[in-house]
Amino acid sequence: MNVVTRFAPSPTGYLHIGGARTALFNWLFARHHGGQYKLRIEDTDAKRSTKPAINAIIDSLTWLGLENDGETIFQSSRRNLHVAAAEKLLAENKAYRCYCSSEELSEMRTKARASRTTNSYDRRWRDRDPADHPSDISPVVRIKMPLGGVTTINDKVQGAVSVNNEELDDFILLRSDGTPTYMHSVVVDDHDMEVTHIIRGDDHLNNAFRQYHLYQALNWKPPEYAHIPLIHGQDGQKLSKRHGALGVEAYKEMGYLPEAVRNYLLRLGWSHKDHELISTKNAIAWFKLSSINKGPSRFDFDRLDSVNKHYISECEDEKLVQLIIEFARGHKDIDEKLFVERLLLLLPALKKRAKNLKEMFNDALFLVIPPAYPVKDKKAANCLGPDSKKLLRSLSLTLNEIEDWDLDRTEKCVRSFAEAHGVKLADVAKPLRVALTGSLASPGIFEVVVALGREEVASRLKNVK
RNA sequence: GACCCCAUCGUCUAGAGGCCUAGGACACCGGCCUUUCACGCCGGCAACGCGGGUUCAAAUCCCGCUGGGGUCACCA
Repeated sequence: MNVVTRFAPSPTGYLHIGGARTALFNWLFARHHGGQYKLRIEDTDAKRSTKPAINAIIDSLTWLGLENDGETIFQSSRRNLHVAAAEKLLAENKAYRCYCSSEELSEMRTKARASRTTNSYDRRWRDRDPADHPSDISPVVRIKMPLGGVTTINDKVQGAVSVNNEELDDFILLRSDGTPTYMHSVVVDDHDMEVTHIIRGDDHLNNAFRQYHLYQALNWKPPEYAHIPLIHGQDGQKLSKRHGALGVEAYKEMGYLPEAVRNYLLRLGWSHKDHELISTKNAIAWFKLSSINKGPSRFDFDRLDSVNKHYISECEDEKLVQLIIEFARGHKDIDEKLFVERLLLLLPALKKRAKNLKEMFNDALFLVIPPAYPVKDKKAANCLGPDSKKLLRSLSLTLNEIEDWDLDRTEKCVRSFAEAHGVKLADVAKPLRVALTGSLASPGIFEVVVALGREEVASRLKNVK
């Protein structure tokens, strides 16, 4: 099967998580069929489209690893083609000029609501003689939709969906200033781009019927449609900033890995048996439109975290370190070289505990920023009583005698030290942890000791206050 | 309001009439491990929205209700 899909965001803001999933599904479907995945920026609305938004969207897509095939197409550059298509319909009497004022239209809308119908425009210019048009109004161009009958779309996700044609209004193709509307441009562009499958949010399901008839009028073959359910917030309401409707770049900043975001998004509304952690290779091999659920799903950060944890644990150390030190930018007091050096040593221990890169960064910060005294956390500060300090001073001397500074020897050294002093390991480990990290919660104490190095440990023990 | 869509544990989901005493994952709770927080391991709680059909048999098919969502722009 020859497959061409597209993702067509409008650049009025960042790429939100729902859009990212739509892009992912389009990308996956194209890859699965060895087809093409294209990107089209729907910047028809010059007033609301912005350059920064375009860049943000493309950056996010790149970060997610969803590279498009071929050139990115800008809808605005195709304006003359849209206009030409509308004029063709006008010439064929499949479209007409409508001279209604905005007052008339809003009046019709109010009336329609009151009379319990969907269709608000009453088609008053459809068959009226264009000769008696008012001179002070520049017309819009509207399509002539069928007046009776039923339209059925066999949606790949939703199944057969039918609507009475009387519900469909004569929508606008060209605005009064001559610019094409979205409803019109999409059809022309999708046709010219030879798009075979339109996969998009089901907020477009109703539009599909209108677009379908535009294809008919233009004598073009309509594409296959797949309307995927929307993503809701954790409370089941529409996604808002509070629960996940952030730009994709916000997820990057929170420390999520792109492969984790992709995996999480993939499993939101789509599944393959009981598989949860799915490699890109398998995702491509397994992706089917028929496996997409019909109902909306909720965004769940706990779930994202757990997926992210997995990909962090799988990530190569060198790569991880590079990603983590990005969070160090802006911290002037961090010696990056030293940080990387120590981070690499601590990474195995760090990997086990963090949900995201930012957390890893924060957990590792003590590597280059020694504890500040007095220690803020009360419980931690309490671990540095007179007895403990004495113990630490003594420990410092013992540690210094170690020949090879590695995990095994430092552990043995501390353990036998505790034994020799007749105290529990915890009685030594706790103060040591606070002295080295400034906190009661840290990676394993021996990992910490090794990562900091002999000199730094000695220095921090000396500086305990 | 009209039209369209949807409905399995708290959440994401498996389930295509008998394999369902409804499976997995996340979260949650308990235990083990333990130098802290974690990780890991073991165990637990927890769902077919309701009412009618169809059928020998229904989470699965049909109808109604209820609930949720979407769309009704010279936005996309």
